[in-house]
Amino acid sequence: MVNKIKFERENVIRVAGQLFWEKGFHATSTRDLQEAINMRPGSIYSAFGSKEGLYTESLKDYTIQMEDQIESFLYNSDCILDGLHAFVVNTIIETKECRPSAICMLVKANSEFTDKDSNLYDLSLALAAKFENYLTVLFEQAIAHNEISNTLTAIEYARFFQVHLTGLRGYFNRPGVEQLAQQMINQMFILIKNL
Amino acid sequence: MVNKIKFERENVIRVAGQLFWEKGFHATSTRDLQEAINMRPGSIYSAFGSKEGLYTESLKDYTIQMEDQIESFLYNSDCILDGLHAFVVNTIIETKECRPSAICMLVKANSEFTDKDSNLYDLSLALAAKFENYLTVLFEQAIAHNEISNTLTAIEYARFFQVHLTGLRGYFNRPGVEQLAQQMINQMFILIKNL
DNA sequence: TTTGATTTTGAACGTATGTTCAAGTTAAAA
DNA sequence: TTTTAACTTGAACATACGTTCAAAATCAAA
Repeated sequence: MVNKIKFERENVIRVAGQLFWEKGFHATSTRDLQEAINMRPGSIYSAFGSKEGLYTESLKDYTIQMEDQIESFLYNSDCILDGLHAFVVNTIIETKECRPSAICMLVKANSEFTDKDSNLYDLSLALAAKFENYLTVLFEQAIAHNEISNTLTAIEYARFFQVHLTGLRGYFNRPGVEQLAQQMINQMFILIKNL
Repeated sequence: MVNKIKFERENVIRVAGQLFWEKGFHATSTRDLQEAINMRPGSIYSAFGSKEGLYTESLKDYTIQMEDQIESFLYNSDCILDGLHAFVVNTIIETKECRPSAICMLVKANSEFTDKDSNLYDLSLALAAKFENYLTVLFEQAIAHNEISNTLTAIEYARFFQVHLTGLRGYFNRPGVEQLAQQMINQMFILIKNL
């Protein structure tokens, strides 16, 4: 190698992702990005090909981060549902001051793109499916450990979880309703355990 | 009056709203709008002041339409929960081929705007609060008619309804999962009746 | 038929956008 | 020290954007 790449690719993707997550793809300009990640157009385009390329990497990274976060909460919990509960509380309540948006970046993506923006639309669907698979495996384990009944299949639990979490994250994407969140999250997990 | 306005204001707002609902505010250009509503820039700007002005009217109109639609389902149902059930089925399943998006335009707005776009951000919050009040009145009636228990207050039912519906509309904003929708909607209303 | 306030038209404006590329810089290898 | 391939820079490009405005068209009233 003749000259080392100066920027740290992972970190750049993460910072860009924060901007994209907050403002959305269309409302984020390449000049916003240049400033946020401290790179000039030529470097960005040689590294990522396009604004869309950088967004793609950011959205993939977001999904991985979210799964990593769940893994970390599971590691520190006695059972799967407690881990998921801690994750949800963290996502909705504890990160309130330090996140770009309460709403999941995947959900924002799925909301922003139509099948006209086909690449990004397809990507958002594929990553959502991947995340649902990930959750399904967790609920398979929860059923196997008798944490929840087998009235529903694992994938049905996963869907219920996703629907409810997405709804809550959307609902709490506004100021001044903090104290409601805790009880609505508790209600969510009471429901899951009684489905 | 010296010269009548040629366009029909309500219809223009509705058509513009369909475009905004599908593509979002930032991804809809004024030239897209010109073509969709068949008006030239000067007319649009004299009638609505700006792209933001037209969007504002469209989002207000969307909220009214949604409430009108619920009213119509309530009128044709024997009780409030059956009316809401019919509304949800219609929203998620029956209008599949003829709507700009499965996702509520209010939710899309709340997802798209940050407090930097302050006017539209505030508007989306205000309309969401208005809609929650509307739902709360309905659930007050449902409690009074003993359709549901008074374990929760009316506003808590309204919140649960909104969270669940938003989650479902997001979940079914993709192709090929039609037959799941019916059973998840049924589950939603079973839960409401047993809260 | 003429008037005149109002609405419609569409060319044009200034700016912001995504992207390109020639020139400059870097540092490992020769 | 020189070479050289890789990386970075930032001015510049073409286009798309939201918006304006002078001119043309419209039609109820005089």
